Amino acid sequence: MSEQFVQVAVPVPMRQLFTYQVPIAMQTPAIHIGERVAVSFGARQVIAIVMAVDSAIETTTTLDIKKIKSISNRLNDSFHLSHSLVGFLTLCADYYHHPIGDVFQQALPKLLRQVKKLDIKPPMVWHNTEVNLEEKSVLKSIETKAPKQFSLYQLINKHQGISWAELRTLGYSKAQLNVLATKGLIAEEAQEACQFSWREQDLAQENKQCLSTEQAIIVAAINQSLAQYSCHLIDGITGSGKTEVYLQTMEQVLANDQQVLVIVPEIGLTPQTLLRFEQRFNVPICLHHSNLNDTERLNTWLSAQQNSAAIVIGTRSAIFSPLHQLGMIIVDEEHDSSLKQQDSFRYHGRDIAILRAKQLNIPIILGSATPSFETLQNASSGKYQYHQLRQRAGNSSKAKIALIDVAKQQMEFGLSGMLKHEIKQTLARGEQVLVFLNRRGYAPAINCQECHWLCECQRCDKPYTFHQKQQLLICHHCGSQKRVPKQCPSCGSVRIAPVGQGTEQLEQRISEIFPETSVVRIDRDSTRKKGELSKLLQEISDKKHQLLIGTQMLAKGHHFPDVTLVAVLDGDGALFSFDFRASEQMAQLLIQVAGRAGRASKPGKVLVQTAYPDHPLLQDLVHNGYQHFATQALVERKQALLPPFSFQALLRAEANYPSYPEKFLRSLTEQAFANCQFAGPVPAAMEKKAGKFRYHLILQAKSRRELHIAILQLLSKIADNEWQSKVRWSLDIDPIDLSW
DNA sequence: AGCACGCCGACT
DNA sequence: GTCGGCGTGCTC
Repeated sequence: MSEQFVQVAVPVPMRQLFTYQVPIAMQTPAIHIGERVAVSFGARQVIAIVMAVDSAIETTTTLDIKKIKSISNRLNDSFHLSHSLVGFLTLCADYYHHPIGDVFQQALPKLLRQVKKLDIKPPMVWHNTEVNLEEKSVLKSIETKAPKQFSLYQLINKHQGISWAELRTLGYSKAQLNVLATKGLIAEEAQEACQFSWREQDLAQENKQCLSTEQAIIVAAINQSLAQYSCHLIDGITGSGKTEVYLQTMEQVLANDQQVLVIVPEIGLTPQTLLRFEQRFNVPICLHHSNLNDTERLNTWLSAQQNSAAIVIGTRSAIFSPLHQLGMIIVDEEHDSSLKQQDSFRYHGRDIAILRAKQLNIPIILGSATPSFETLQNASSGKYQYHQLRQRAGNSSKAKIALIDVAKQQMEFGLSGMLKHEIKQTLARGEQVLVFLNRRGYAPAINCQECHWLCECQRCDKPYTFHQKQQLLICHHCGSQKRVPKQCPSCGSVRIAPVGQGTEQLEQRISEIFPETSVVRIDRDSTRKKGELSKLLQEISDKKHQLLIGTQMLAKGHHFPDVTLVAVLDGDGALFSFDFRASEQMAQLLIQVAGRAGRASKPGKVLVQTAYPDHPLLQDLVHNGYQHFATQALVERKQALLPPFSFQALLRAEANYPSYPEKFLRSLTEQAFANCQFAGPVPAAMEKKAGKFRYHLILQAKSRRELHIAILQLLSKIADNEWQSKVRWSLDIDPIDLSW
């Protein structure tokens, strides 16, 4: 035995590894890359990941040998990371120029980052019991008297070993489970950890849908390329049967005893989607989303690693699941901005899913009705295989989008006369109406009627939003709260009034206009309570409400078959934005909304209120559709050399002093970088936020490689910059929201 | 990111 | 005289 050293990734935002010595007693069994070790780092104990093992330390010559500590402990549990996962996370850290330790911290479940010892209990799952005669009659009575309980029983019966996390996502409660358990119909037991292996009967043939010609062609094309990396874009309008294509391609992968990873946007995992998967495959499915607790997350991780999960469905961070036999990745709604993390490690779930697929040499499918411009460009350049689904099942026509010119209309509380008329007619037919207003609260500002003083947040220099129910002023940028002033601090007048309209006010006004109608509001404020959103959605599908008011949150994922009229009150927000991506996002929103309205027998209609009905962007979208709009917009992007025809990185800096961020960024631009251009430094769209002053610097290059090299140069420059320690800075590769 | 160290203002 | 505010600097 001789001296042995390891290089480890430590959970701190530092772009380097740290060297520790391995005590002789800990050298057997051999220490491996990917192992978790406890080390003392500064004044505390942390969990680190072994990244390299050396028998000598000549690689770290500059390091004072006396400084090297020994590792405290090897965590000899089964949670070591595979070579493949370590490689992938390293790739991610390099791609995003993000501190490796922080990447690991985000990728690992919380319980695996804690020093305290894990006590691992096998996950509990539900199954049905043998029923005796008496219980059979109980079951009969449930069937008629408690249909929800009966459907729960049937589900468990069909899908033995289903977890509480799945049942909860499908809308069942603990109480319902307890009732069935007390009646002796079902029971909970520890899941036996066995490797998933495909059996013929795991496929529910009876639930398979007949493929249309276009669907069949896509399934065949993907099935042909299962053995190696290939990226497929399925550009399919809502209702065109993307999910069926996913399911039928998954079938082949599962039959090879390989696992499938499905990435969905934050609120994209609806009960209906999960149910489709459950009903098709009788295989273990694990969920990975924000509603899981720490233990459930660990269970998903372990099931993925031990190969006992066949399918993992989750939000962007599910891409870090240690799937051991991963055979295919699906990214649904690939255009959705919630796939990009907007703080600390700013990765894009879709982009690193592609990295992962390349690394593992497996196929990946991207699906969307409104593909992002990046993806469309990659498809048309031949990097991705492009598949189109143009037919809607059941021959239903898609929703029509029409514009309402607000300049020519009499307006009442933000509703034009024409829109009011349309709403009235739709309600009279017994159908539902959805009204979008992307502004929560009662009013976006309050001011003094006499001197026009505006009540602003001192920390952000932005108006406070008035929330009537709470009788509070809330800053939507930093969250600070304030009582409503009785008097104007500037002139002493008591005539202080709300300006503009938010969803809270709209709900009130619209109830006055349509007093006979049940109105429901869905935004972050009305759904704060846990389970409230699914409760309201259920009420909507039960037709308890006819008028739905909501923010963008309603546009994503949820289907409203009985909504036949969708109104967008303020369609102008994106038309004159300085952000070149705003029009892309607006187009996606409108098309997504249109897709959610109506169904085969009842086509929907989308009405967009605008002050600029002749705007070419709106005209193009309304008359020629998303595809044409995107093609045109891509031509413009190409001419302007904007992404996807160039590659960007955004360096953000903030500090408590107004001048520091700008000075820091400016000092970095003094010397030009080869093949890379700077824009800025410019003040952030919100220069002051939560008391901090913020500046941006944009780097742009013609190729990703050139950008990468420039960032490496930039980082080394930052390392010995005099302002570096006086500001807080962060890097965003492929930024999508330039305003933060 | 933590955490310690250090140097200035209001407390028993 | 001490408690604690957060600016600065370091972590193998």
